[in-house]
Amino acid sequence: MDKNRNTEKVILEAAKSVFIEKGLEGARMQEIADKAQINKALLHYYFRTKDKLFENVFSMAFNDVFVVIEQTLAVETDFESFLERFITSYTGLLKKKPFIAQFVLHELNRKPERIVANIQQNNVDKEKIFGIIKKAEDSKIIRPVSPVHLITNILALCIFPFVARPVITGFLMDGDKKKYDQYINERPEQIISFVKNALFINNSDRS
Amino acid sequence: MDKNRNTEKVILEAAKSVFIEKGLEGARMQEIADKAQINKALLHYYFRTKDKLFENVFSMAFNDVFVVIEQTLAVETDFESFLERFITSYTGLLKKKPFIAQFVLHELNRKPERIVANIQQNNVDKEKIFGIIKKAEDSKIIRPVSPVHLITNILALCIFPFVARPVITGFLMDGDKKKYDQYINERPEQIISFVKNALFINNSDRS
DNA sequence: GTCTATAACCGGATAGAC
DNA sequence: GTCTATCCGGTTATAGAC
Repeated sequence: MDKNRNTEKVILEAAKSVFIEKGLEGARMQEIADKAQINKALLHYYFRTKDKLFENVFSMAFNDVFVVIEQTLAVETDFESFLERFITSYTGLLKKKPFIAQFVLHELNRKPERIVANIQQNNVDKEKIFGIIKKAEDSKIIRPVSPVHLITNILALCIFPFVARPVITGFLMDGDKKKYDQYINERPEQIISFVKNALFINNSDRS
Repeated sequence: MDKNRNTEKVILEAAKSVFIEKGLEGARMQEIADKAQINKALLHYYFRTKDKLFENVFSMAFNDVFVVIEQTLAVETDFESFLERFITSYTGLLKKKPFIAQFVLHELNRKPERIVANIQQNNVDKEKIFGIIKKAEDSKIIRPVSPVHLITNILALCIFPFVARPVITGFLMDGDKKKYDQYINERPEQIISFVKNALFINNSDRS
C-alpha cells in the first residue's frame, strides 16, 4: 500500500512539531494524533510506543542540523567564502526552524548516548573542515588557531541567539520583539565580521 | 521550629538536582522525595504543588546565572579587565555547575513569561555594561560595535561549550572525555584572545 | 489500515493517624 | 512536622470491530 508511507510521513511531521515544542514528556500522544488528523491508536500501530516515535523524530531533527554542514562542505572553496556560506546558511536554517537547536541540545543532554547512533548516519567529514582551516593557517591568511575552539566559536555565535531568545528579548531588549527580529536579521553579517576580525591577519578595518 | 527551614533546604537541594537533570515534566516527586530522604507527602506540605516547587528551584538556578554578572559589574575597571574577569568567572561558574545553563535556557523557552518575574529580582544594570563598551569605543580602544551583538557574542562563547557538550565530545573529539575536559580548561584564555582580536584596534598578534 | 472503546498504569495530590 | 495509605485524573497502550 502507498497510503502506508503517506500516513507515516504525516504522523512524523505532526510528532516532530509537538515534540519540539513540548519535549518528550511534555508531549501528548493525543495532541500528535489531532495534529495528524488521525486517532491515537494509529500512532501505536505505526510506531508501537511513544518512545520509539520520539526516537524517529529526534533523528530527523538531528539530521536537519547536520545537512547544512554537509551542503556547505560539498562545494570546494577557500576559507573566507566557506566561512561566509556556512554562517549564512546556518543562521538561515535556524531562522526557519528556531526551536530545532534548543530541542536537539536539550535531548542530547538528557540522553547523550543518542549521539553515537545518530552521528554515523550523518557522516560529516570533519577532517575536511580541519583541512580548510589548516590550509588558511599555513598560507598565513589567518592567525594560528585551535580548530576545535574555532569551530565551536562559530557554532556558538550562530546557535546561541536562538536558544537564548527569551533572555535576549526580555533582558537586553526590554521585551521588544521587533528589536529581536531585527537583531536576528543583522546576525549573519555581524558574526562574519566578528570572526573575520578575530582571525584574519591582514586587518583592514572590516567592521 | 528550626527543623522547618532545614527540611525546606534539603528539599530544595534535592529538587534542584532532579529538575535540572530531568526537567519539569520528566522529574518525579517520588525521586525528589527519595533524594531528600523524606516522603512525597512532605513535599506537598512544604510546597503545595509540583509546579510551585519547580518555580522555587528555577528562581534559584536563574539567580546563580545572574549573580556572576552582578559581581563582575560591582568592581569598577576598564573594558579590558572587565572582559577578562567576566569571561573567567562565567566559565568558572559553568565548570562548577555544568547543567545550569542548559536548564535555564530550556525552561525559559518552554515558558518565556517566567523571565519577567525573575529578571526584576536580579536587577543587573545593563546600562552599566553598555557604558563600559561605549567608553572603550569612544576612546578608540576597540572597533565600533553593536553592544547587543557584542554581549551575546561573549555569552555565546562562554555558554555554548557547556550546553553542547555531547556534540562536542561525540563529534569533534570522537568520544574522548579527557579531551573535552582539557578543551574546557583552555576555554577562558581562548575566548579572551578571540574576543580581543575581534575587537581591539591596536592589534599586535595576541594569539 | 483505520476506527471506537477500554484496559492498565502511573504519578500528583489529599486524608488522617501519630 | 512527618508518616502511611489511598484517591483520582490523566495518559499510554491494547482489544477487537470494520
